[in-house]
Order: sequence, then structure tokens, then C-alpha cells
Amino acid sequence: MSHHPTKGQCLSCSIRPITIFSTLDAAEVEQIQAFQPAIIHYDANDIIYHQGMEARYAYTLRQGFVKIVNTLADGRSHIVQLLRAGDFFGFGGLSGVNYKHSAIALTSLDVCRLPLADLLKLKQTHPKIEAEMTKRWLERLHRAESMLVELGTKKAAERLASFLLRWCAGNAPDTWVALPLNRAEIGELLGVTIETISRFLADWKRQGFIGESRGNIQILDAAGLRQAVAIEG
Amino acid sequence: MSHHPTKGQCLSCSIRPITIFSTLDAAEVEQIQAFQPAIIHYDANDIIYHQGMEARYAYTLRQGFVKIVNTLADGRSHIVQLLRAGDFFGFGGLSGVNYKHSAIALTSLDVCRLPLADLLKLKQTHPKIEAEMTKRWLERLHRAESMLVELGTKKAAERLASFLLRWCAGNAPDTWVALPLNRAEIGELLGVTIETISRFLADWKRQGFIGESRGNIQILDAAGLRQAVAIEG
DNA sequence: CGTGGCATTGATTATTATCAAAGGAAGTGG
DNA sequence: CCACTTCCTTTGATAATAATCAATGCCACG
Repeated sequence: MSHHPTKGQCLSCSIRPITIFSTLDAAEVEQIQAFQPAIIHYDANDIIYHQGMEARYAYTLRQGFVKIVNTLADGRSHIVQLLRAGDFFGFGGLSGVNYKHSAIALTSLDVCRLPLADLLKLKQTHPKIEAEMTKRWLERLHRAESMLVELGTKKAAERLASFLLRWCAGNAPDTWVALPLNRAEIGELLGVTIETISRFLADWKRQGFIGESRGNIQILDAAGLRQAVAIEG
Repeated sequence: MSHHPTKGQCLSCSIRPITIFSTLDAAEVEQIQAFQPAIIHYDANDIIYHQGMEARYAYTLRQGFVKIVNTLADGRSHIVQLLRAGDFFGFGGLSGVNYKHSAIALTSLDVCRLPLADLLKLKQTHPKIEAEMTKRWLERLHRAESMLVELGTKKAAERLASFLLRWCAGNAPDTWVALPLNRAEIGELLGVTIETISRFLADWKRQGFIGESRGNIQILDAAGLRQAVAIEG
């Protein structure tokens, strides 16, 4: 685990436009600077926080990817969210003393870490921050509920296909997109085994719907992929 | 659909202790009274609001049960939340103009309805209300994420058993508990077909783990039930 | 070069959906 | 009060789907 805490420079922060502090003016940014935001680096597979741990910080992901994992008493686990740059996490601590999930680095990444106590103060004194946080909570609730529908109504192939399409959404067709998840992780996200994932992906690669190369994927034929899962699934 | 809007009497409201207004003092309650909370009755199967509709109100369930349903473009649908007395819903409208789900009465029920515009004002002027809303969002997010883990990691029998145990949790063993869901609805909640639900329930009734009678269930042998799903599931 | 961690593939089994039919229970109208 | 209807549930048979078990293959890295 490689921590190199650096004092965050909020005014010049390159990702601020997509954070909960996006709506603040310069004077207000100075104020949050007075709190102790720390920029911390993690390597892939590092644990940012662990389920059950005392919750003390909330985080903004500056760059890279994080998985939020929930583990049952018997060891089975499930990825409840995938986070990307700008996402805000660890706030579950606001409602309880312990983290309810683990946050694990999928890639080498940087986060901006803020003590929950400070965040609570900021939230109370700056309605703009409070509003942005609300927006993100509702957004995250919506994502969770959408995933619930995916798991509840779709079969494995369709879940996998819509995951890939969603992951690559926004990129032009045929562009290579980093997919920092191995088969086991995709399985933990979609509620499917490694082998099933592997079979479908191999099949779709053979059919030319998608391409894959060292942790990157490309959608070559979205329509074909969609049709394939509509028929077989 | 039977609407009988009544002007809500917040000061004497019997369920206020469990609502987002629970922490207000008498003077503050007078203020919310000035807004237009309406108490509305719905019969079972009435639609309180419909997915895609313009979102104008948030609701507090005073009594009865509601299902929050998400329907896909192809008609498949999934119950994303079950609500009981005190639950607050319809707030998704705060983040977008349209409701993202439908809210449907499972039983005859009463809600307290508040215009979203008023709620937004209350939230901004009364930090206590804002704090209670935050608490409920995080709680609801947590419930959704727990359900995600259920669907992602467990098989049908185990999902059904833990649903029943959760539903009856808090009641003494052997007490009859109202379960206002038919087989189809349990299926839509757990991502399982009617027939599968029916088979497991019939089996467990024969084995004496549970009892069922006209929309009510009782857990007769929680340990036996748990063991049954651990082995067969 | 090994070697360890993933991924692929095949064979088999378990689980659950689907299709089909019959069996209640509650309510309606005669 | 009974026959009838309708809706929901149960049950059985079969098919589809995905998990499990078991090798083998493939890199990437030391």
C-alpha cells in the first residue's frame, strides 16, 4: 500500500468542476482549503477502506477506478458500485460509525480525502455543497436501483452485454476502452460465474461483436451484440 | 382510485415521530403546517405516481404498504423497494423532473403529500429536516445495495427465505404477519418466477417451517428454514 | 525458463424458467 | 344460498440456463 499524502490545492484542482465543490466561488474554495484535504495515491488492489472499519473519511476519486464491495458473513461478496473520476464515496459514514462496504482500488489511482467531521461542517454551512452531495446520493441510489433491475430481470448474457455497452457508452464505436476488471470481478458485479463470463465473451469475440486486448475492450458491433442477447437470452 | 384529500394536521399527526419532521419543535411544526400537506387515501392497486410522470410531490406513507416498481422498455418490471409506515418516497423528483419509478399501493393506505417545491424550501431553511432526509436517503441506498447483494450472490430459495425472515423480523416467532404481496409480486421483488416461489413456499409449509393464511404468514421454525436453504441452496 | 495467476473449454449436474393443466378461494349475480 | 366466473396458486413435465468440476492453455514476470 503506497500512501503519499499531499496537501490538496483546491483552487488549482483540475477535477474540481466535477466534484461536490464544483459550484463554489473562489472565496469559498479558500475556505475548504482550510480543512485538511489530502491527496493520496493507491496502487491497484490496495484497500482504501474496509467494511466494518470505523468510518472517518469521505473520498473523491481524482483519477482511476474503485470497486465498492460488500462481503457477506459466509465470505460471498458482491461489487455494489464501480466508481470513476469525480465520484464521491465513503459518505456512508455520515449515517453510521462503520463503513458498510470495502473500497478497493482497481487501478493505480489518486483520491482526495476529507475527514467526515469536516465534511459534515462544510455541508451544514455551505448549502451549495449540501446540494451537490444530495445530487450525488440520489444519483448513486438511482444507479443501485437500476442495477437491481438488471439483476432481477435479465439473464447472464443480457446483463453482461448491457454492462459492456454501458461501460463503453459515450465512446465512439470501435474505440478501445480500459476495462480494469478481471473475469472474477465482472462476475462479482453481475452475479455470474467466471466461466459463464468467459464463455460469452469468447463467443462474442469470435462473432466479431467485441474485441479485447490486455484489459481493454472495444465494441465492434453494438447492434449485433444487442440482437444476440435478445435472441439467446 | 379514491382520493379524499384532507388538510394534514401536523401538530397532532400520530406518525410524525417517525417522519422527516420528527425532530422539529412545536413552533417549527406550525411552519410546515403552513405549507399544504394533504392526507390522501388510496385503495390497493391504486397508482400513487407513475414512472415517467412529471414529479411534483413527495410522500410520507402514514399507514399501509407501497411497492416502488421500475419497468423496462420491453415491459419487464422489478420491485425496487417495499415501503411501510413512516417511509418517505417520491423524492427522486428532487433530482430530475420525472419520476423514475411507479409507486403502487399494495394495500388500502394513507399518505401525506407535500409539493416538492415546498419540500425543497423546507429542506433549505430547516437543517433538521435536511438532516432527516439525508438519513433516509442513505438508509434507502443501503437497503438497495443490500438487495443488490441478495440478488447477486444468492439462489432463489435463499433469497426467498431471507426475504421472509426479514419481513417477519421484530415479531415474536409464530406471530401472524401480514404479507400484502402475491406470488407474482414476490417474484418481481426477488427476480424469480411465480412457480418457483410457489414451490418453495408449499415445500416449507409442508415441512412446518412457515404457515400461511389469507395474506398472512408466520415463521414457525426459523432455524429449520435457514438450514434448509443452506443445504439445498 | 519455470511458475503462478488468469482465462478458456469441455463435460456434467443443478437450478430455474417455461409450458401446460388442474385446483382452490373469493366474489357476483341470479 | 348456490352456481359461476375469475383470479391466483399449485403441481407436473420438460427445456433452458448457468453452476460446478476438471483440465488445459496462455501469458507476464521474476
